[in-house]
Amino acid sequence: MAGRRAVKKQSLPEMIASDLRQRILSGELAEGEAIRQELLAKEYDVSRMPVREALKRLSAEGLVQWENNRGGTVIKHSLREIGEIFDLRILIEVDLFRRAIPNMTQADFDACEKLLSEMEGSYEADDVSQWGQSNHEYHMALYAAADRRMSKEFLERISLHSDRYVRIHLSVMKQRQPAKEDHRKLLELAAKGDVEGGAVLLQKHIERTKTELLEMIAKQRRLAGE
Amino acid sequence: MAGRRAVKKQSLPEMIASDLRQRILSGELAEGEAIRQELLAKEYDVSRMPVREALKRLSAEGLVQWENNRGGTVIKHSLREIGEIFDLRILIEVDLFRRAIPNMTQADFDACEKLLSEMEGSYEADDVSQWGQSNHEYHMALYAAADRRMSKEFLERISLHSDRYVRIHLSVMKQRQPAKEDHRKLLELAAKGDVEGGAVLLQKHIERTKTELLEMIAKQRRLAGE
DNA sequence: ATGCCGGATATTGCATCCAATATCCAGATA
DNA sequence: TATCTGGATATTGGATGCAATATCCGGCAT
Repeated sequence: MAGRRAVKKQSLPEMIASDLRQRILSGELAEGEAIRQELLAKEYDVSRMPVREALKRLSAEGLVQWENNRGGTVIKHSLREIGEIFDLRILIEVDLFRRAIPNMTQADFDACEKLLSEMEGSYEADDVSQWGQSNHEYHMALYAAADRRMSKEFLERISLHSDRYVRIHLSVMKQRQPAKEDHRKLLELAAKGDVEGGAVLLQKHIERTKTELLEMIAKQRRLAGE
Repeated sequence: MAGRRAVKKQSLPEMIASDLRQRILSGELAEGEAIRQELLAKEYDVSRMPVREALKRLSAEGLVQWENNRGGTVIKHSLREIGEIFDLRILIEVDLFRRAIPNMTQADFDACEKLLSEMEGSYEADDVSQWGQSNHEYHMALYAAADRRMSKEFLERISLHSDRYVRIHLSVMKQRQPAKEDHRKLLELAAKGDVEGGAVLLQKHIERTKTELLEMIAKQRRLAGE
């Protein structure tokens, strides 16, 4: 029986993968950058084996591109692919939201409300790194009541990629007034049990994020002369 | 420049992962079965390292469940989860089919037709292992024209799981007359450019497969006393 | 100058070995 | 009998070292 304070022990590859994931999402490891196993091994003060496993793991997640005998590089998506990622999010998130709304209890609303405040708090505090995290958690909280393990697992995978690009342009993304309003309205519609209204708004919300983000990335890449 | 006959060199972990994937899909490695690294290493005549990497890879794909210091077991999904897998397929496949139909050229129709014949051929030949493969390939061929790399990648991942359960009950699944007719009709609708009709039929087709398969798995598990 | 060759260097791939952890089982204890 | 304990065994985790492969770079021919 697992004690109440049992700490689930993580293996080295797990811990290293988590850390590298954050470093990629935060942009510390830039698009296209080559990843040297030996270097990371020294940074984490371990041998190359656990680093290798962590990298292979991230490669399976699609964050790292792997080439035999040449090692890994941080993945870079085309604008097309980034668009597709958002389209996949729409398909899955709207489905989850539809299923969640009829099941939501007060506890769910409270949890969403809490995250919403956090997010609104980070607007003022200008806490850039926190907002991205809160935004993702808020979206997932909206779907918690759907009770769909597999869908959420796949959504986590997909969101990993979209979040990465959102975070890069975070200072702009979080300013968007309509998006802020969407977030609150989504919760209101859910509270009213308005499945159709919620589905429509969520689709529009993600669609708008997609359009605005793609524009910014396109501009940035043009400036970088690509 | 890569020669026309260049064989892309695979690493040991890749080759082993492919082989193990087939062994799991074919049912040779059964649900819940523990996987011993040393044993596999001997079978493939390599050390445990490449086997380890292959298993971690399959674990990232969701075919193998990994527990620290205890190794891997072949994953077993609940009926709920299997249902979800089919629901995800519906979301993504219908979206892909909608996008593909307007783009399909004669070459696409020919490719689908070829796979359809293969599949129909395997009905008579009673080639069980071939049918599962052809069925999957046929579905993917229907969406080839959609030109959506990410979506197809995710679909491959999801289908991996549904195909596994379809294959277990293959001898029954491939007999189903309505499904056979669906396959041909899908192609006809696509040829007519009937996006709505195609989308509706595809959804029904997958939905029916889901229902029938879930019944069979439920019955089988009841018999196994679970 | 440009392109090609070959050796030096950097890096990854994998086998082997030892340490850490889990599992099994016989004997002790209540 | 049921449960606990500790040590023997099985199994995984990770460090090290060597082989295989890729990359870099200077000299040579054109």
